[in-house]
Amino acid sequence: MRITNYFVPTRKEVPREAEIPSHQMMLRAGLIRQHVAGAYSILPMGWRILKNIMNIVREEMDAIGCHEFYLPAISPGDLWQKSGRWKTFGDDMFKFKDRKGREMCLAPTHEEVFTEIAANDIRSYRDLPKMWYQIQTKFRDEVRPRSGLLRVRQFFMKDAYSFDATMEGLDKSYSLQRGAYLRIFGRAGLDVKVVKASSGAMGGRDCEEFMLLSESGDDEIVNCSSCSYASNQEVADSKIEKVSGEPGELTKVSTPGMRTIDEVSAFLKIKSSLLVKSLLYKKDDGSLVFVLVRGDHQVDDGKLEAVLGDCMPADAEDVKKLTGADIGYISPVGLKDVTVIADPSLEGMQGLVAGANENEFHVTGVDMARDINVERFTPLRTVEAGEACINCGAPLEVSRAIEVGHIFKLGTRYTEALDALFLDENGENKPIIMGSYGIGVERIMAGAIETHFDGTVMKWPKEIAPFSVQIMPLNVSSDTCREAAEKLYDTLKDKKVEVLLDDRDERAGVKFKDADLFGIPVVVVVGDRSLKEGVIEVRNRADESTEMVKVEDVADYVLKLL
RNA sequence: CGGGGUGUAGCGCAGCCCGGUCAGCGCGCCUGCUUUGGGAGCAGGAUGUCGGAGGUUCAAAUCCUCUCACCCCGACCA
Repeated sequence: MRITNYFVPTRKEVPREAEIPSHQMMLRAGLIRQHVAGAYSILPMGWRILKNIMNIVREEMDAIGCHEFYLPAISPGDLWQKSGRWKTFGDDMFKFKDRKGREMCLAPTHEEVFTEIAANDIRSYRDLPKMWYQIQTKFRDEVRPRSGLLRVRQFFMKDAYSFDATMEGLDKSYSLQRGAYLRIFGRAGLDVKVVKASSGAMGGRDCEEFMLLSESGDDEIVNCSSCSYASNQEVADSKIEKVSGEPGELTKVSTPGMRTIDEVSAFLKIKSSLLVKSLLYKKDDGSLVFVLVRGDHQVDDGKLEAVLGDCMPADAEDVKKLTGADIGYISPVGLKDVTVIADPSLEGMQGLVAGANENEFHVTGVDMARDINVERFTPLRTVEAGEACINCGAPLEVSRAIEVGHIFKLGTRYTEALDALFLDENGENKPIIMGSYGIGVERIMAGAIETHFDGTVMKWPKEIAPFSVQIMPLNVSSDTCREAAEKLYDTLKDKKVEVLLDDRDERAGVKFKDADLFGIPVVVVVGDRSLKEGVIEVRNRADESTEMVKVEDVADYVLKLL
């Protein structure tokens, strides 16, 4: 490819809207352009990268016997009504009516559609197992698109689905997919961690996420510094030393103006870990739930949602109506008919301090078992770095990460809803057991940049690099320089090497700077200075090593590097 | 949706507080000459409804009201 004939609009300056490295780099290197929030054009060089990623995905899917489909992006509303997701996806789905007034949507994922195919054409256990996938555009009207290609409203997803007759079959399909995922991310140059996660809107039981550690990610993962424990914060747990106070009677104490944990603990001169943090949440159905964690802990929204479903902090009015007091003085102590869930760190504790449900007062001597009727103890607190691993006790690490893949053991949630049944060996009708497996294609590209770009220089992993070799004649006005470059270009092209020739009439500096952005693994610098010595400079991007190679040997030398 | 920020030439920005030679700078772009190993030099040139709509005023990029878009922080997810 000749740059003069190509379209790679590079920028010297960082566009105002881009904050994270991958977003800045993609705009500067001319890989993408934005149109509205969360929708980007992929320019030719960016498209080459994405296609490379898709090719890896296809090879690895095909290799495990997973077969490629292509499903429509538009989908009828009633299909989603049947699965219940018309409501649960809600405004995250782009919905519209066709000319006849029928409810339609742009599919945000394809469980329903693939399941419908299975429902219609899979009859017998003899038809199972099956694994199907597609690489297709997904549409999600994200509340807040952001971070370049990391969170967008239209993106490529590789979504795969497995259909099995038995749970053992599902386990097998799942582990085939899991293995393929690890190979895909490895080939794309991403060092991912596999973590336990919450299945959220997808439903089903077990699921794991493939996480790329990066400050630009908006997930938080917890992993053990010693054993293999790794989990998304939203389902993470840790071993915590229990703290109990002196057992005693419930005693009302005056705490004028002391609303926060810090204020109360300072005023009463007790450790904040002996306070009960009582928060009132309102669920989607309007019911109120007390959520309790230790005073020195934070409630984790992800965990809360995994337990309660969609919920919000109750407003001041609800709080007052239920407890008779204002926020800062409430707790479930002495209240009847309230639902309470609590973090395990509070289980069995005594001598605690909680709100008295009367303004300006707290109670001391609280005994969890005696004074509070807890419906369920379940991890609700945010795990902090340094806490002890739940498995081995070693210190935990907490890091930001980008979710690049997510795999689910769905079970029969969709197949039951959509009547995807099969006849087993005994002639019995049973729902097919399903798994679903997603990869964000653009996120692999963005993720690769996040890990292989230092703000100036990009180093694409070989398998996804837009080109294998870049040839850089430093001065195209010089016949010797231009001709040497052209000759090498033709030779490499004949050998089917993907090569980019920077044949622009630009100064060397401009070309070097752009080459740093392009990040092509091998850069051949052709200049009169070295040609005089009969050599050409070959740079290996991976380690920034350079070699002066005799003109007649350059082509072979480059081929060996690939 | 709540909180914060930004909209002025293709890109990056100054000007706004304190209305009036404020339509400006750098880069890029076009023409010519020179230059050619890390974002060249000289000379000349083109480009703006100052995000939009109302209003205040003799006068608005500048003050007021409304609105739109984009970005960042939170709830959602590949």
